[in-house]
Amino acid sequence: MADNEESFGLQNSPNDTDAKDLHESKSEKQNGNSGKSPSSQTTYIQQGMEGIKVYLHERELWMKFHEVGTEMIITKAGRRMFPSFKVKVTGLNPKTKYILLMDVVPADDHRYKFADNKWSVTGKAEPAMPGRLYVHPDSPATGAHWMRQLVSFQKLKLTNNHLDPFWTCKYTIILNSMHKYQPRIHIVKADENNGFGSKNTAFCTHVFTETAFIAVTSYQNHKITQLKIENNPFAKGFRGSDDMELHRMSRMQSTKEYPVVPRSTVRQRVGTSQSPFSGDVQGMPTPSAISSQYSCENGVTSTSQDLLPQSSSYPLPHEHSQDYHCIKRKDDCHTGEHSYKKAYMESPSSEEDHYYRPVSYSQSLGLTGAPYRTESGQRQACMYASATQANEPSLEDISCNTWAGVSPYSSCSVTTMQPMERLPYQHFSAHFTSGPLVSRLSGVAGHTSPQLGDAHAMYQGSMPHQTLGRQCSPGAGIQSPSAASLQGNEYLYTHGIPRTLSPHQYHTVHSVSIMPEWNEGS
DNA sequence: TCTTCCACTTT
DNA sequence: GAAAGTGGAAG
Repeated sequence: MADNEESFGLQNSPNDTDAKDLHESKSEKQNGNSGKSPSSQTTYIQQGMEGIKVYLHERELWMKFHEVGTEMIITKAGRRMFPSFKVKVTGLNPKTKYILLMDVVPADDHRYKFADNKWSVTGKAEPAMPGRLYVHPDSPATGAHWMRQLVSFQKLKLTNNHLDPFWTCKYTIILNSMHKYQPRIHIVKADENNGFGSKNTAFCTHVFTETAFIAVTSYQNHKITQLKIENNPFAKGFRGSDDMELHRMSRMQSTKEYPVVPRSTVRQRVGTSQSPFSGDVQGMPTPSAISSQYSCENGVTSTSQDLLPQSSSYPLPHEHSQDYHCIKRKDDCHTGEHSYKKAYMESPSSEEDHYYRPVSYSQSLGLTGAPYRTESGQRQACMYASATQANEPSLEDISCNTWAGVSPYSSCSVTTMQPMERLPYQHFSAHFTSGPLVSRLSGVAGHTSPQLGDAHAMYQGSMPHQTLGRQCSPGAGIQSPSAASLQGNEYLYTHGIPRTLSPHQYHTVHSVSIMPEWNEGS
């Protein structure tokens, strides 16, 4: 695990010490937790989630980026992730309906800087934006549907626009530049019998540590730029074939005065620089072939916790994929009505190539835990997990609390969540965290299947002060904030500004409880 | 650091 | 042909 963190290039960072400490603490905690892990305490009810495995598509490509220190551009308008997040899911009940969601949570509570060709910690992370869930447009859909082809989240966009009053962006997740994040995939049973939104809602979370990235407004590491150009079809124009360069140069020279430097030249120069993350070494750990599963516990001891260092270390697991299992939450959540609109349908899964490698190892990550620990992380975590922690368990908890890390293939186990204690953060919870999820999910579930596209929306968790949930696309999603407001708990504000979302844009959110555990203490 | 515009590409 | 996704460069 440490490796992972290291891999991220923190190596020489001033905070290394902290990071190490964190790791250690994490390990300790984990150990400790393992003993008492809630999970163990938790009753795990297998509801058919345990056999679910998720394989990251193009994992090798992800690993290339991970070894260097993956960076994802965030823009005001929203930028897609590359490599795109696609997974192959197996082990689902062909006839049961599931909702697939993706979210991006803080990997730790640090702010990074790229200097001397490497990433280092430069301070404490800014408050995380409320988490937003990206519900796959096909949701809810049968297990047969999800397993038929790759499930693609490529339309998801990353933005640094916290305001976006118009919620113009569809499928966007709000992130802070120079912060590290960890994408996660959640599979929620939407079966009627599962009582979506009910305490028994079963879900599992899968984390592929190799997909962790640092959000940036412009690439910092030239190696990453090179990898993007070499692998992203839309960046072909920047590839350096001689012909292309000549053509470009001629164009530029004819049209512009400034000197043109062949891309190849630039690239070479860049390439020589060392990767900040230097991966290997510190940074990105190679996945070990171990896979571990964690079962969720009550919200409190979520797997993540167990896995994660509590302190601030990076939550991210280093291992490739981890699974968290969750369980059922108790929910208190309410569901609200959610209207999920489908902004549009994406091609859901669809990747032509179904190549997926199972991750061979998975470590437990603290991913979940870690991220949440920080405030921001917690907040986000809250989205999902909160409920669990809170006294009232909520579905949402799902997320966090309950997950356990699993192997790459992650499998899920279902457990029942127990109520957790509320944390200070909790306020968030109210907003979305889990609530949104749940509620949204419920909404989705409710909709039912027929419409696959409908479901997809984004949920957000809200922060105490900020809001987050927005839905970008006009029809798309769901917003949690709104939900919160709907609930009456709180109104979400973004930057102090109350959001008034159009009803249809928002979905109700349920109050969520936040997971305590993420917090430091946990 | 971030935003905007540009030329280029894929869809 | 239009729309949208790319990284680079300038500001």
